[in-house]
Amino acid sequence: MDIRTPGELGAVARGRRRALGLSQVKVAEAAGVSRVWLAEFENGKPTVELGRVLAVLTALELIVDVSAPGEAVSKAAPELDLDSLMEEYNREPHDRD
Amino acid sequence: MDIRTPGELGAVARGRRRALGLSQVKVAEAAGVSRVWLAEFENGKPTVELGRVLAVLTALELIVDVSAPGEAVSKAAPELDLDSLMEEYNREPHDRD
DNA sequence: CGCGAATGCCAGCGTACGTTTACATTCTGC
DNA sequence: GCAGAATGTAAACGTACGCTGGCATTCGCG
Repeated sequence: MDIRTPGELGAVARGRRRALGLSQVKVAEAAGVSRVWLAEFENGKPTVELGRVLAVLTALELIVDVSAPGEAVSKAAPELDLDSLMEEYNREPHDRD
Repeated sequence: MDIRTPGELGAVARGRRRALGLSQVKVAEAAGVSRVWLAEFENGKPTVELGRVLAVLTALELIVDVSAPGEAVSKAAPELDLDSLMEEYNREPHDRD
């Protein structure tokens, strides 16, 4: 999912956490943030600090990808051409809208 | 490119800005942030606020994508073992700390 | 070279972020 | 319906984020 606002990112993090069956307390401890902060982040607070956000996303094993329009996503290896990448991509069960 | 640290994100933003031939002043004005802040962000300051970060990325027409690995694909080097975390979570009687 | 733009960096200041603690509310399972 | 966890909020407080202004340094081009 492409992210445009803090609210969207928080929603994705919350969905991922719930999908993993984890509580805010567990994730907060794992990511090194307070439970209050995590709740605010999940609720879309725009002023949360980037480092903590990435810490939480990493703890949730969420992959953040940034690219310009028309660029490949998640270029694992420079030698890998986009066609193979897309084949692999389409082969995976990408549920979770 | 997949992002794991504020430094990486700042580097991507800087590269994109350069690719677009824009100065820090122009991008800062477009995104509604100060030039000092933009410089710090590009240099990997971890405490920058998420909302401003997304504003800059949007101004640079950078697409942020967040997704979870489909299955238990190659877990590169997760900083947190979620399996054992969930085990511990389900096993523990959840005592108050 | 030399000039100007671009960027890095410092000081000072107002403001609010993040933390802990506490309580209220919602959501579970029994 | 109840007990308990899970989550939402709020107050109080230390800290530093982000802003403006200024100046130093580097970069780019004539």
